[in-house]
Amino acid sequence: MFSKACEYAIRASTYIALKSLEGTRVSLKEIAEKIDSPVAFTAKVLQQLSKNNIVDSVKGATGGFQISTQNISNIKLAQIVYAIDGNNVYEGCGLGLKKCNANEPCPVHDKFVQIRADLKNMLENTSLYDMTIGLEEGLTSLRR
Amino acid sequence: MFSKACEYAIRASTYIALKSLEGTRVSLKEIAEKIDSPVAFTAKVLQQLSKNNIVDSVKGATGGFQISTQNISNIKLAQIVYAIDGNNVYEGCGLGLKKCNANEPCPVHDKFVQIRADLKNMLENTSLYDMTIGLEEGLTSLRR
DNA sequence: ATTAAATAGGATAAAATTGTCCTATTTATA
DNA sequence: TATAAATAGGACAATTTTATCCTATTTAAT
Repeated sequence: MFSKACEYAIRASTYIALKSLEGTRVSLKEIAEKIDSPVAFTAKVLQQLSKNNIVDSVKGATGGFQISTQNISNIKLAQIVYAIDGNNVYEGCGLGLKKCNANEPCPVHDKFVQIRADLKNMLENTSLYDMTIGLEEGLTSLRR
Repeated sequence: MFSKACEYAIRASTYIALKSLEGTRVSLKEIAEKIDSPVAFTAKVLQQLSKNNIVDSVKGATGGFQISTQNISNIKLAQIVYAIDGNNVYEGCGLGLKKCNANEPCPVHDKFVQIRADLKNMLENTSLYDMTIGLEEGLTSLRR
């Protein structure tokens, strides 16, 4: 459904949000460990997220990544997915047609529209804060 | 959502079904033209579909691909997707975790379960015959 | 000032997916 | 029987995605 890069992006952002709520900034190394992702590749993903103002990066010793409390509540998964994978998940035709819309639909257009709408709705209504609920108590996990 | 191979598989199967309903067998060349796909790559996909008994292939002059009337009604999109892309679409974790289930879920497990169930349900309830409805009259399209 | 720890980013490599090419085989038909 | 048209399938090539490596830059702390 999402690219690997996007999966890492969501998991990394969620972990950064979790630690930011505790008031601590986290390093790339720690993030990659905690979400079980390749370090250097995760660095690229975090660069993208930083450029898209989804995470804040601080350079230098004691630097790392963080997200403001306000943004933890405001940033939705949809923004992260869009920043990494673009709008293909939302708009692309299920059968790969370039031109597929209500006027000239593929045979499953209407059915895909519904499913994509549900997905979009979910992504637009799930904040990073929502993602962190349950993580502390170990009810949910970002690795394995 | 699906691989290119799977998109071609669904479009090709649908076109073959359409022509089989008219009582004619179709060649690889014609299929690729009508669904606007790369010929040689489509050949590989059709080989897979043939091995999985989704389409029947006939070798030699006047040969080609066809689907029995019975199978046009019975074969669902789910079988095609499974034959080409495996069960990842149905079972894979939305965030890419290898182990993600009700016991040890990722933060969006429940939400993804719902969306995937809807997708699965749609794929399991859409037959190739369903796919052909509207194609003849030009209400739907398999190319562009 | 030096050092060490951190992100930024360019270059490159590996892997997976997508796509092409060529030959073998099959089979209807002239 | 020879030919032409079709699928089967192996080998290879191109592209995209994923991943790694190395150097530059920034910055806190000694």
